[in-house]
Amino acid sequence: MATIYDVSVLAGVSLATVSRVMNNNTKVSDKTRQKVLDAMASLGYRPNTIAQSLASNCSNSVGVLVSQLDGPFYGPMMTEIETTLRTANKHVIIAAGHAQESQEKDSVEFLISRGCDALILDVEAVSDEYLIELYKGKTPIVLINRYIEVMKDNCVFLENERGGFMATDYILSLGHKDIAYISGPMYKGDARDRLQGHQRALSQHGIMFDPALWYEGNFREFGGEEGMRHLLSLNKKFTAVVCASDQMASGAIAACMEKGLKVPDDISIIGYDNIPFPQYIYPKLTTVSNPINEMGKMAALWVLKNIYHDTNVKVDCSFTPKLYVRDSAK
Amino acid sequence: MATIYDVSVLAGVSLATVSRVMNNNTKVSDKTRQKVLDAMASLGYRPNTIAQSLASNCSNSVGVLVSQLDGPFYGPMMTEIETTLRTANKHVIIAAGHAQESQEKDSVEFLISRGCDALILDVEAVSDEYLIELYKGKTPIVLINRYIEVMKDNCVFLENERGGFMATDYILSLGHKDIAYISGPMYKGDARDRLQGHQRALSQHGIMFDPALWYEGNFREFGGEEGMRHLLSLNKKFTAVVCASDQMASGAIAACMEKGLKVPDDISIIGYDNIPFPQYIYPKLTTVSNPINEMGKMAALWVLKNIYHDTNVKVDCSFTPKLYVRDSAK
DNA sequence: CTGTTAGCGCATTCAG
DNA sequence: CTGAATGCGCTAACAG
Repeated sequence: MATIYDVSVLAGVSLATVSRVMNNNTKVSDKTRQKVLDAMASLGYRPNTIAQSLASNCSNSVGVLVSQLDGPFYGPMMTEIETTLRTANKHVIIAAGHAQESQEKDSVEFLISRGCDALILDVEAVSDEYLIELYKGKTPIVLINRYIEVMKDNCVFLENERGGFMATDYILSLGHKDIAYISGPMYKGDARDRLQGHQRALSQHGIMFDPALWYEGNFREFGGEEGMRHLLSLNKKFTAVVCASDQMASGAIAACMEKGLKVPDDISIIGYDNIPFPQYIYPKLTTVSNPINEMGKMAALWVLKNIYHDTNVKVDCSFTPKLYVRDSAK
Repeated sequence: MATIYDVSVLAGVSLATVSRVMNNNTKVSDKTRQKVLDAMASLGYRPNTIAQSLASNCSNSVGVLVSQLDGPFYGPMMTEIETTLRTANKHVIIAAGHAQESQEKDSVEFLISRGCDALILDVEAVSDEYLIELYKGKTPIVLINRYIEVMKDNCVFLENERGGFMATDYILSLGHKDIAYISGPMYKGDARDRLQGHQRALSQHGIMFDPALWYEGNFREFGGEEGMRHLLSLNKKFTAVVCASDQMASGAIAACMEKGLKVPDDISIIGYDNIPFPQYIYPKLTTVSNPINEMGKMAALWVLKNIYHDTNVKVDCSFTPKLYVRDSAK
């Protein structure tokens, strides 16, 4: 592999000059520039990014930590992050935290020691305090899907309470009065916020929230299935179920089918997230959007702007959910 | 950030000794080792991996190139790759090729210039010749989901023809005679292989393959929907549809629902891939497995064994599909 | 077993 | 505008 030195020899210039044309910061005369370019071309020269990083103290790589790489959720987000960062010639180094505190911390350490210029974090197990500490550290971080007041400029988030409200509000507008709720796990902020929105919608319509009709799920299909079975076993009346995720809604629908209940004829169901797949579930899922992909993109843009000083970029870090009316509620 | 030098001073030893305890290759006396360890701890020392890479000419990072990061397909694969490599303290750098030749090539260049010690590639747009050229190059590569004879030791693949055979064979065993087929795009090897397996099963049962009952899809939901609509518009008799992917099968089921056709009562459908989601689709999808996650893991193990010389690992690169009988065919 | 000495490939002063 | 010199933090001979 040719080095900058080989190029300089072939071009008959100094090392520094070659470096200059690569980074075209300083002025180089067109003539010498061309000589260097020619030399690089004829040698098939490609800069050694490792050496660049060491010398410049900038790795051009950003670490991305998510809970999981699979599932309908993080894929689209990763796609946007990768695409956005790559057009700016930055590398994406990934790590998965698997929603476990120790693994999330390990991963952060890992990414920092890797010399990432910044970290994009979508973490759930780790405490606010830990993140604030990190925030004060040397490696800049952006949070996706999490809002912490003292570092709000580094947060990209969805207005979950509002989305929770919208979902239930829509169900109420359909005339339902007895509404069950399958939430995410309460240790997660977004699950709490969505539930809160649900409750606000209820009370705004003068309806009391009935804790018996609330099942704490896990955001996954299976949680929805379990939740629905549980609710059905209660022998309490309800005509609609609001689910805090599409995956749980899918599971809930499956559980209904299993019991011979028709959706939406016998029971209405609404999801949350608007992930791609449930559009192909029967019936098509009515839901509220969680534009996770756009949030990923925004986080990447944030990094481009604040770390790599790309001035052509503007970032707006608060996202508003949107209602998607399809066939699973009536 | 403390450097190896700071540690050496505090521990009262030389640079080299510190380096030795880090990489514990050469013998170091327990006493000095402990001194160094203490010094590292009290300084909160963390090695600069960039510098390590430059000096050792080993980046400890492996590049992973897939078509897409989202979808039900690559997520599980990435998860396994990341998990496997990370336990060995290797970094995963990702890139997406989006099934386009130029982007796939760009990504490969990108990953190579990043100094990856090896590349794991799941590419589709690029030619065999290109890959063989790459194979001869300096950076080792492993192929997932692709078999090229001359570099077969670097391939991790599924026996797609066999899976195609299994799916159709099962449908035939159910008594179906008139069977439609929605394939993947013919420029993809796995699509061709699956179709070939389908045809072999047919002919083995003395049934002629009817090209009119074949629709060339795109492996995605929408392709399945389109395909089913097309087949239905033909006014030709068929009682079962074999789909070359679960996503297309999902789309096909949706199209049936739309026309008021019941699956499996009016029409049987079988998929391919055994992705997680369709288990929650109604009816649950009968399918043939494509253990993409295991293949990802195997590719990672291959790298560990062949590049990082981990001897505790054994790799077996050929995977056999398996039939999963559920509810969508009878 | 441990210390000394060169680089790895490049960016970046500082002169000229 | 260009060249020479220095160092990023670490590994890897080579001595001792």
